[in-house]
Amino acid sequence: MSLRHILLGMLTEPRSGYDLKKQFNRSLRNFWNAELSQIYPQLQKLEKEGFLSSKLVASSAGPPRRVYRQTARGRRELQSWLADGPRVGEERIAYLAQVYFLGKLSQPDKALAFMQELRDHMATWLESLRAAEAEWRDNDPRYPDALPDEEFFPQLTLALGLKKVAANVEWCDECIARLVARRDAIVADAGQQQRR
Amino acid sequence: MSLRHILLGMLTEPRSGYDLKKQFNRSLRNFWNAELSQIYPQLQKLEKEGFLSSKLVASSAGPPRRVYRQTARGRRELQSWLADGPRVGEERIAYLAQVYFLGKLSQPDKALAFMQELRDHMATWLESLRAAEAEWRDNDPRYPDALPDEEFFPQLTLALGLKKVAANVEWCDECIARLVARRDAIVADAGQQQRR
DNA sequence: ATTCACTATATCAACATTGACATAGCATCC
DNA sequence: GGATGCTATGTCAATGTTGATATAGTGAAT
Repeated sequence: MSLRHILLGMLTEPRSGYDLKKQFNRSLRNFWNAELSQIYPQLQKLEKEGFLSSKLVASSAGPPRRVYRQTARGRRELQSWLADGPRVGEERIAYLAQVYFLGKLSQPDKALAFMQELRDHMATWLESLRAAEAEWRDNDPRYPDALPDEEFFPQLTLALGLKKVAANVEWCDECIARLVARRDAIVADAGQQQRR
Repeated sequence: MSLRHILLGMLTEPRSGYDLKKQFNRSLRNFWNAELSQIYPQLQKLEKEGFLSSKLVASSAGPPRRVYRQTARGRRELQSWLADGPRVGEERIAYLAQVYFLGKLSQPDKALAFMQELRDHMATWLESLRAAEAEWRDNDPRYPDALPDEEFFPQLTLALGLKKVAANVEWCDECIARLVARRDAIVADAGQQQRR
């Protein structure tokens, strides 16, 4: 499990659970998501284990914020996660599992509709990544290669996101074209059958 | 949750838990993995819920096989999972989470080593995908567009796998180059500092 | 004989995750 | 005054997942 290490990584700067959720939505979303109902208990657990410390801070709006930060032990734990090397082969992409089984649909047209819906999602996602990049570029002259480490490495993940999501859109288009060609081939075939 | 639906999808043909694990290792691995310790209990549960039926079949080697297959109810459940539309935004890519935090490493050279190790993984993976595709192409003249549905849709996921993993290798190379340039810039900077 | 590799099933405790629910302050608009 | 929306924290039961462990048969090599 990676969530504990992700939280540890985010908490080199002090943040509340709510702050962390916002960061998931903003930038980590592209490769990981976590709900508040996961974040709060996990933070409590990490504190009990001595990887985090917390204090209550009055909030300008709403109840007081519990702000966490990494302890020395937490820092060591994070280092060892990174030193273990890349965790490859644990990917989970639910929509690809769905595509894999699209041939089992009773109504074949639904497969085409599915791929079109997927294409829309991907195109929207790509747009939002491009907008995020443009905004970052416009607001920081150091973008991308003179950024400090804490922003340089997140930028690398954004760069891959752009590549991958663009590849997804391309692929969806190809799939749709191939599906249409197959459908037309079946229709033509049926026509031939009739003419006999 | 997707595992139950993935198993349901695989069980339009009768298979044992062990068979299913082999199929995960062979082709689903690229977007989902499951251990035997997940598969066996999940199959039992799906049977209890009426989505699967099973029977014992003598095995040529080892203990008797418990072979499962979809019931009519299981087929309907699979349809409704696919009809719900693509599940986007649930991706999990642990190695990207690691890259995101690579700037927190105490020894910056380790980030470069990490990216090089990641590149090696991705290059190996790409090779294995290319080999899988070549073998498929050589052994089935219908490859890729005349394949029957049960193989055509898995082929689509293979096609995306090839694109994505290739994009990953490219990206790793770019990251490595950018990291080397940063390191050199820091060294040059330190030299300037000294000369003053 | 025994070790290894593979087939094959299964359980268990610990841990992680989901989705629904509960609470509450502050600000703004109608 | 009431509705809406945002900040903010949390619990809970149900479910899913991991990693270790146990069992057992076959076949081939050492």
